[in-house]
Amino acid sequence: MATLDDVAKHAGVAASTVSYVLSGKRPVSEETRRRVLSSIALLNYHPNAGARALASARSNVLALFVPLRPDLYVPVMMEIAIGVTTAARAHGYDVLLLTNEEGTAGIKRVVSSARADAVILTDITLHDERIPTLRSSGVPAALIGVPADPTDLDCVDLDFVAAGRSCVEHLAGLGHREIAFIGESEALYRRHVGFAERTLDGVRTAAADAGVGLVHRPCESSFEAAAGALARILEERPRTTGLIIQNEAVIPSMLSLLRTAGRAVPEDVSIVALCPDQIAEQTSPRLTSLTMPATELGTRAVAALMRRLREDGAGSGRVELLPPVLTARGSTTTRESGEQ
Amino acid sequence: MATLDDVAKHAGVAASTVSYVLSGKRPVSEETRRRVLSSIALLNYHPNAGARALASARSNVLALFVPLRPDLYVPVMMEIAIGVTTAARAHGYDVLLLTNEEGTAGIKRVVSSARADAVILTDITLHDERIPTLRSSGVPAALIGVPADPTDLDCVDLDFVAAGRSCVEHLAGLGHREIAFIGESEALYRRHVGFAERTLDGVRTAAADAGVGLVHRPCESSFEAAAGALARILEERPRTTGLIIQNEAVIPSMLSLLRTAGRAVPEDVSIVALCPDQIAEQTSPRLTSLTMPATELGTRAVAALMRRLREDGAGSGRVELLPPVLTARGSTTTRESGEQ
DNA sequence: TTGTAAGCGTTATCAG
DNA sequence: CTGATAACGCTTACAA
Repeated sequence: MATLDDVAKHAGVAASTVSYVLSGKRPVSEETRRRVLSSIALLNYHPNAGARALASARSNVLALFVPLRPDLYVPVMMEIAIGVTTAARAHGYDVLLLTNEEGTAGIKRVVSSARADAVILTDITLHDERIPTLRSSGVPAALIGVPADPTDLDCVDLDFVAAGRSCVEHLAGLGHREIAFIGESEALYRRHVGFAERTLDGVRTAAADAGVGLVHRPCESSFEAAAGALARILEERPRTTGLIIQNEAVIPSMLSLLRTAGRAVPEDVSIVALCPDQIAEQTSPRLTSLTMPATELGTRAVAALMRRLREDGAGSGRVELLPPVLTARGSTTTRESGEQ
Repeated sequence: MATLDDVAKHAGVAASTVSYVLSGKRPVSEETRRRVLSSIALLNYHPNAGARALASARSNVLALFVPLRPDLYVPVMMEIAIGVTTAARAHGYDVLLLTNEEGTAGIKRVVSSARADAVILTDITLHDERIPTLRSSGVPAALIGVPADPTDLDCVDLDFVAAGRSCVEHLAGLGHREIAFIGESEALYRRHVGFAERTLDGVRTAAADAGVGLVHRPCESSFEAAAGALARILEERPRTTGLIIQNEAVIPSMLSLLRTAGRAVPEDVSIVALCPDQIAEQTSPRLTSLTMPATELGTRAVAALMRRLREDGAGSGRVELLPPVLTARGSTTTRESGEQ
């Protein structure tokens, strides 16, 4: 491996000069610049990341923490991870993948060993235990999700309150008077995972505002859970004609159950799902859905960090809530059409 | 941030001594060892990763390359990524997440900048363009997947030939005489992605051996593709009673289509899927499946790299094919029972 | 068993 | 516009 010095010698300049043509932090004559560049190419020189990190106190690495359990929001997480990676590369950063299991200790580890310059956290709960660490250590951080008190933190998320509201309004607008909300698993509500609670809030207030009946059923990812949830809904609330599904894992189960129960979609029951577009388009009928903008969340999180790093930790923290986008597809229709 | 020197001063020893109690590379008296350790704890010292990498020429980082397209084997990729991360941590390594899009250049970049000590590649094609780079650069590498010529390379994968065979044998053993194989999308075969071709091989030879009829239908991840594939099968091969599904994304669609077509599972048609167990258990009926051991693949890939790194690049390359495990669940039954 | 000191490859300050 | 030259924080012979 060629080193900076090798390049300098080859080009007949000082090492520092090579460094400067690379960083552009001070003007270099076009002449020498060209010479250096060609030496670099010739020797196939690549700056050593460790040395760079040591000398500059910057690793150019972002740490991304994802939930360990591989059954939680899988497609969304994957999309976020890829979005983050792609965006980070565009800024010259690499991404370190870590699991939430390491928790607070993990954050401390990567930060105090200077392995990463900043962190991105996911699966945020309202009173996330990692936040005190974030605050006290002053690490540049971006949360994908919003805690109860986001003061001074950079957060990005879908506006889940508005999203929940939007789902209800869409159904209410189509004339549905009884709506069921198939939420996430109970565990998420117990953990007070922010997005789950916020969606529920939005759904509830919108239902109240619109004067439509509402029942909320948490639902795990198994077929049985889906079956149980649906059965209770059909039994206790037989007039339900609108369904909002948040746990994307049960979408196929729900569709299948409804068919078995003899309820046609959308004729008998309309469905709106909260999920990535791609998933909404893989079913039949295609689902009217509230887009889960996972890639965008990743990109924005990275952008927030770049801002922070540029401002050298200053800046006051800001919460970016992406407005929900509902796309009507084949799974919703007016209640009237269903009754004929 | 406390440095090694701070700790040394505080403990009243030489810097090297601190380093040695940390690395264990030379004996240290219990007495001083304790003193050092307590100083470390007291000062909350964490070794600087960059400095360490520079001095030791080891970054303690593994680079994991995953496909960019977020719709390709999502659950499997996610599970592999988490498996790799968890296993790597257990060995004191961190994981850098990179996309295949960077391709060969990406490998060169992380390796020649010494950002990572070794790489893990996924989505391997038979004549993968990245392999020459691997060979010439001599980077420790582990492939999740097997190319046509794996000489000198460390590869781990499910034994897809045996897996394909196993699926057919299971169905044939239950008396099915006409089998359809719903494969991956055409694009994968065109790219000669190893596992797709190998599965097909296994399925074909086993069908020939068992003397059962077989038709292979590549299938993309959309509902339409699934519908098209199934329609052709039912039309051209009406006596088909056994289905093998490899593209896990169409599993829900297939189940739904079969129901619509009035074919009961498993009474009229038996299904065996190649997918993670978790997915096989989320449907109704639960699917007889050939386990996709994604976590295990990640773990083994890391183990292979640890071996390589220990042997300092020596070692001759070895291909580890995990034997397929078929779990009978509710989606397969004897053909006879179906005919009554 | 422990200390000393020479790097590792960059960056950045200070001169010129 | 360019050259020297200290750091940066750690590892690892080499001595003692």
